[in-house]
Amino acid sequence: MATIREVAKEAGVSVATVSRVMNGSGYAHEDTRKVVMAAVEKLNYKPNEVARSLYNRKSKLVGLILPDITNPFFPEMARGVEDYLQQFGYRLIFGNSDEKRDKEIEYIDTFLQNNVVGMIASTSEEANENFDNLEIPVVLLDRTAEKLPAVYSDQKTGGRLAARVLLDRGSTNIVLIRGPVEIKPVYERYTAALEELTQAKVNVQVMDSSLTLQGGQSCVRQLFEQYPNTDGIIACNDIVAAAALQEILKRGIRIPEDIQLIGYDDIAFTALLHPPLSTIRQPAYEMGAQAAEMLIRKINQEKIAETHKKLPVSFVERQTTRRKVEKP
Amino acid sequence: MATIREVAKEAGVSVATVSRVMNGSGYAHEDTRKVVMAAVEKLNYKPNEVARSLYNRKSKLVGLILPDITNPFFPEMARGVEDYLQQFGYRLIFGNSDEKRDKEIEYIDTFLQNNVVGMIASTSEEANENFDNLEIPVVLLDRTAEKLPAVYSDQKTGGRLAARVLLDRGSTNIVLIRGPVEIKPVYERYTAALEELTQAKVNVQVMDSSLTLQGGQSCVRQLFEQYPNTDGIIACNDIVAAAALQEILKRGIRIPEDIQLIGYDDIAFTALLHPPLSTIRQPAYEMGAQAAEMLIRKINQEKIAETHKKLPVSFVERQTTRRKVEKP
DNA sequence: ATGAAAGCGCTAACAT
DNA sequence: ATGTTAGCGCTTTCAT
Repeated sequence: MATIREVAKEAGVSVATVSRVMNGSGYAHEDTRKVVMAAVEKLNYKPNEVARSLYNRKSKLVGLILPDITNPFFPEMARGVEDYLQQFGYRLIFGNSDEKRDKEIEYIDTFLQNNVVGMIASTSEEANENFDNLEIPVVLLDRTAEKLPAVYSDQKTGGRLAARVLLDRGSTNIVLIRGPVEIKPVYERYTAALEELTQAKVNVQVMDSSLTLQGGQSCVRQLFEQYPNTDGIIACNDIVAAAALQEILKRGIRIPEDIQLIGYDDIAFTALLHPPLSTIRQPAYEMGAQAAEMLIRKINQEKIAETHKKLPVSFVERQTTRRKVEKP
Repeated sequence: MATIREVAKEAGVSVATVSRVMNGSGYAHEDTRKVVMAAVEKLNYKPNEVARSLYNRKSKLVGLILPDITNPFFPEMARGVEDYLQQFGYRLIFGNSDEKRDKEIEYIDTFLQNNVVGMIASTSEEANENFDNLEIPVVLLDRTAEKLPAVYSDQKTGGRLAARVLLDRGSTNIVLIRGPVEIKPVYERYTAALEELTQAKVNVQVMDSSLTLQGGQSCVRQLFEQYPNTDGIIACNDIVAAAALQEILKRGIRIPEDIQLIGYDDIAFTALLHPPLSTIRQPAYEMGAQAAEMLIRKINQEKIAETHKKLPVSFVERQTTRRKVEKP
C-alpha cells in the first residue's frame, strides 16, 4: 500500500499538498493538482483510514448491534442500514448481541475503541444506559428510549390490528402468544392486542414463547392440549406463527375455517407458507434505512425534525385469516 | 475516553510502563503493575485501537464479504464466523456484495484501508484476482480458488445425492432447476445432479432460475406449463424449492405421491414448510466457524494441514420425498 | 500556492 | 525495572 509520502515524492511535492488535493481542502494550483492526481493514479494510492481516523478522532465506521441476524427480520434491517450508509462511504462494524447485556457492552466498547462515528443499535432496555454519555451519535432501531433518537414501528397499532383482524373475522376463543416480556417491542404488541381482546367479549388465553422455532413449537404443542377449542391464534412473530401453522395442519384443523392465525413482522418466507400466512408487516428495510439516514444527519450535525420516528405497520392479508364479514 | 498519557500520569509512571503492563510485554514490577492497573480501573481506560492499529499495521478487525444476508443461508455462516472470532477479540467489518464485482472490490479496498488483519469472503469467481497480492490472509467461504485457502461444502456429492434421492424413490420425469451459472457452488451441484440424472434412463429437463423468491416463483409457474407431467423437481436452493412447493400445492398435485421435490441448503424454515421440505444440508454455521478458525491460524502463522477444507453435506429426509423403496 | 513540522494515541528500541 | 523518544500515516496550523 502506497503512503502519502510516496505519492508526494512521486509528484515532487510535499505531503501537505497531497493531503490538500486529496481532501479538496486548502489551496492547490490546478497544475499541481493534476500532477498529484497522476501520482495517485500511478501508485494506486488509497489513504490509510486508520491514520486519518487517528488524527480526526473519527473513522468512517458505523457500529451496528442487532440481536440476531439468524432471525430473518434483522438482516432486512441490516441491509437497509448498509445500503443507505454505503452511499456515503461509511462501513459497518457488526455484532450480534443475542439480547445479552454484556455482549452489547462489549461491542459498544470495541466500537468506541475503533473510533466509530456513530452507532445504530437494537439493544435491550437495560443496556441503554451504556449509550448515555457517549460523544458520538447513537440511534436506536426497533427499540426506544427517551433520551436517544430512534426509528421503530408502531407496535401498539400492530398489536391492536392483529387482534381486530381476528375479532372482525369471527374468532371467539383466542390464544395470544406472548413473546419474551423483556423485549419491549414484542411486549408492546402483546399488551395492545390483549387490551383490544379484553374489550371484546371473547375468551382470551395467554401463552408464553420464545421468538425461536423451537420455542414456538413447544409452545404450540401445549397450546392445543390446554385449549383444544381455540379458534384464533395471535403469534408474537412470524416464526412462532409458522410453528403454529405446522401444528394446526398436523392436527388436521382447517385453516382459516376452524381457526385463524396471524403472525407478526412479515418476513420473506411467510408468503411461502401453506397456506400463506396473514401477518402484521413491519417495514424492516425501511426502518434500517431511516435509522441510517437519521444517524448521518446527526453526524453532520443537521437539525432533526423528529428524533423519534414511528413507522406505520400494516395488515398483510393472506390465507390464514378469513375474509372479513361486512356488516349489512 | 482516557488516553494512555492520562493513565501514566494518574499512576505516576511513564506511558511506556503503562503500555508494557497493558500488553504484558517487557518487564514491570509487580507493585507498579498494581498501581497502573488501579489507574486503568479508575479511569476506565480502554486502549485506542486505532492508534494501536496504526503502529502495528494491523487491527483487530476482520473483513467479511457475503453475497446477501437476506438469504438465510448466509446469516448462519456469518454467525459461525462471528461467534468463533469473537472469542479471540476480533471484530467484523461487514459488507454484502450482491455478487457484484465492483461492490466486492470496493469493500476489499476499504477493508484494507482500515488495516483489517484478514478477510473472509464468498466472492464471485472473477473477483478472486483482487485477493491475489494481498499481504494479509484471506480465506474463501462457500467458494473456492486454487491459490486461496477455502472452506466450502461438497457440492458435487450434494448434487449427486439430490439426484439419487429422486431416482431411488421412483421419479422418472425430472426437472432440474439450475441456478445462476456464474455462482460456482450452485453450478457444481447442478452439474453433478445432471450427470447422475443423465446416467439413469430418465427424462430430464433443465430450467433456469435466480436464487430468489421471485425468480423461483416465475420459473416454477412456467415449469408446469412446459412439463405438466413432471414427477420430480430438484431445486437449486431451498428458496426456489419453497416456491415450487407452493405452486405444487396450488395446482393440487399430491406430494410426494405424484411429485417429489428436493431443495438445497437446509435453511431453517424448510422444516416449517408444509409438507416439510426434503433437502440437502450444508453445514453453514460450521463452515463459517471453520473459515474463522483457518483465518486465525493464518494470522498466527500456524501451519495449516489442509488449506482447502471440504465439509460434508447430507440428505435431510422430510416429507417431499417418498420413503425409499428397498430392493427385495 | 506550497512546505515544514507538530501531533492524533500507541508501541518498541534504546538508554538509564 | 523504568523512562525517553521516534515513528506508524495522516491533517492542519503556521511560515514562507
